[in-house]
Amino acid sequence: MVNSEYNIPLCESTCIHEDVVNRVKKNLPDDEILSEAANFFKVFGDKTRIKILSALLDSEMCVCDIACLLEMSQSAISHQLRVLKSNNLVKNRKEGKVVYYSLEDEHVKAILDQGIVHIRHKNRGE
Amino acid sequence: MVNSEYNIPLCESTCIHEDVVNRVKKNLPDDEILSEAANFFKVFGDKTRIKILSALLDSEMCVCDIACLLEMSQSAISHQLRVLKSNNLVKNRKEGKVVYYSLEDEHVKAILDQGIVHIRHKNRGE
DNA sequence: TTAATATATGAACAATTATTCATATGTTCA
DNA sequence: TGAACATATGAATAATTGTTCATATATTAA
Repeated sequence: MVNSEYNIPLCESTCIHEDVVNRVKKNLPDDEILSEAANFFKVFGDKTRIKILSALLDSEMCVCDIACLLEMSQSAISHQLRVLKSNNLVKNRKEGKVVYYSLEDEHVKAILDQGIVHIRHKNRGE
Repeated sequence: MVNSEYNIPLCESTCIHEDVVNRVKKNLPDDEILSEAANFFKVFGDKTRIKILSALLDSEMCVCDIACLLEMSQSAISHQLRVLKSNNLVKNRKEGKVVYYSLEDEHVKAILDQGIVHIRHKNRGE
């Protein structure tokens, strides 16, 4: 097991296929990109947020209407909208006291749909 | 605020636009589906798992090689592979002591790609 | 200006999840 | 059979994340 010090990670466990590990390592996207991708998916990985996004797929809504729809507190919804907004999944516009949220773009819809398609596909297979 | 007891949720906060809430409520996919979708995305919402999936995009790998590649413990990887497998994102085959993991299907690749595209798109916009 | 209302937010708490540690299982080879 | 090795797994711990609670900000209307 020749681990030349600079390009191969030292690892607790033995690498069985050093060649494979090296090749894959070379092709793997930047750590930074993969982290961002994980964080991006994480935003979709919450029931409350998925529900909010699904609702906004239908029409823009204000905070208290979303709270009403999901039977959750205004505060909880507001916190989650913040997460969605800071990840560029929703945008908002203010009209007096009322803040209306809507989906940022069609891309969000595409991803949501893909998730739902996968579920349906999986459920059919069982 | 006329909340007829049976088709409108009682909610802490006032609904400003009852009509919108009702319409959206009608169109919203089943709670069950949305939960499953959230759980599905949750699986992608972890750096370690995203890295494993990205690696497997390149070629099938055994557990210890993945551990080596990610510089993580064999146990941590094994636990995460279990999560991926129980969500039908990877499959495995056994060859003697060694267990090789690979992506379950092309669908996984499509979703991963979509995440990366979104990141790139977002980063370009900033 | 004051009261009422819609939303936002910090901090505490509750819940969930990832990793570690110790060890079990199953396979190969001597 | 026993030693070595690859992987799996239960339980404990560490880390992260969602919700609540109290309260702040901002707007409207009286």
